[in-house]
Amino acid sequence: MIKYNLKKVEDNTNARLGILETNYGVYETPMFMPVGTRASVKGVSPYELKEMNAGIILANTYHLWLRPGEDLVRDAGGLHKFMGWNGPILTDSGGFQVFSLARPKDITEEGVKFKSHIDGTPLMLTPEKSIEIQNKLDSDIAMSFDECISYPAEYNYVKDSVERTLRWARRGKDVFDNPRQALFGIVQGSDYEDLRRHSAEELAKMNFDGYSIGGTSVGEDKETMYKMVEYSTKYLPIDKVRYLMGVGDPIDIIEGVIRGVDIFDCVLPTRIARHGNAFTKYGKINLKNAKYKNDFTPIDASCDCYACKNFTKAYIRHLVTVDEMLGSTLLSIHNLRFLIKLTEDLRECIKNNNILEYREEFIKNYYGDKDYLHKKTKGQEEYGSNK
RNA sequence: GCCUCAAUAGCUCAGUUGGUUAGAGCACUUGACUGUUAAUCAAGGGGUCCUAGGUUCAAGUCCCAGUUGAGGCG
Repeated sequence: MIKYNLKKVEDNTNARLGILETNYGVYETPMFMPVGTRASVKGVSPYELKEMNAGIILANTYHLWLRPGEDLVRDAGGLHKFMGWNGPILTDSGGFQVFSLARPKDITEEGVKFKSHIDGTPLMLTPEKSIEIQNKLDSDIAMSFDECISYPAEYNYVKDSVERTLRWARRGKDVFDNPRQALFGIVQGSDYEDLRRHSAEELAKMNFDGYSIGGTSVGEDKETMYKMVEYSTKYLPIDKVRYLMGVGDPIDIIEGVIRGVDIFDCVLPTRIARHGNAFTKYGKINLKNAKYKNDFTPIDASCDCYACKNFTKAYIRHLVTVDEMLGSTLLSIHNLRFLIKLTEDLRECIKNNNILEYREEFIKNYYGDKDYLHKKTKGQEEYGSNK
């Protein structure tokens, strides 16, 4: 089970400071969850996750269902024991794979037909099956099985999809049976306020342990995404925790918190790390760039992570260039710590009622005068710091 | 000394019976990445086709000489 206590709402915004009690400790929100899809945060050990002050980490139902299989994880004593993580774990339901792997015609009332991305085996995931797998995985927080709708989407399609996702949420809740576990419902509705509202209000009636906001960062621009978030948090119960799924661009975390989001997760910090990039106070940088060849300063002088305290850009650039896996690890540690530290800062801001000033300062440093609001959340637009 | 083979991008190499602006991989220079199908993907720069003659409407391609390298025979 989990228990959420709302401690404070910031004076000037909807930013919330909260306490989340879990089976594996008590954590303050807003918080950021590192993603470990296949029961591993890529390139980063549980020891390192603890050191960077990570709280909940995320794993994926679909991936663990395929390999190694939920029965094996159960036989190992559950996901925590299996992966050596004694902190809380949230499992995604496989809903995102509806977006990334399934075709529209594979989605039916019953569930979603997939072809395994590994060997093409035909598969069927249903709300009941997703919950059953998550029960066996024994995560602390389970997600309802939902359809993550692509963008843009026709109103009528979204309306039907939202209704179906609500029915799926009900079905999942009906078979949900793990007293140790919490279950979240997921708000959908694309960028239509009335559908987001309907989705949120209907889920609230079902009394979930927390509420997720899904269907964002799927190709809309940032302004649209922020509206989607607003249209969701506005209609959710204030005494339950809110989780904005898949969002982890630093500015998006700030904007999400301002709109009343408590939890975030994202593959961005670890993925861009493996691709040689790092978040810094002054924007995202690409360590592969030649200008860092002789740069013997840390990635971010203001960062307290293991990578920044012990290594230089020149060294990490070298590791990335010669494809040494330590490079990916150090960058992953840095990027994860960067986002975790960001949420720690935001918590202080909520206490001090100065989150708007913090946002202004952050944007000034991170983007300078670049236009980022119209950048697509999945696209080829660019605003890099080297233009 | 003679014979054979080779020489094309920084590297390793494709390049048709001679026929548009000579290509690839790697390397290099950049960019992208948001509930992971992603240690991935995309773009760009880079050429005295060893040198000098010749044949031809046209030569990286054919001929001649040379240079360098590898191998073989004396």
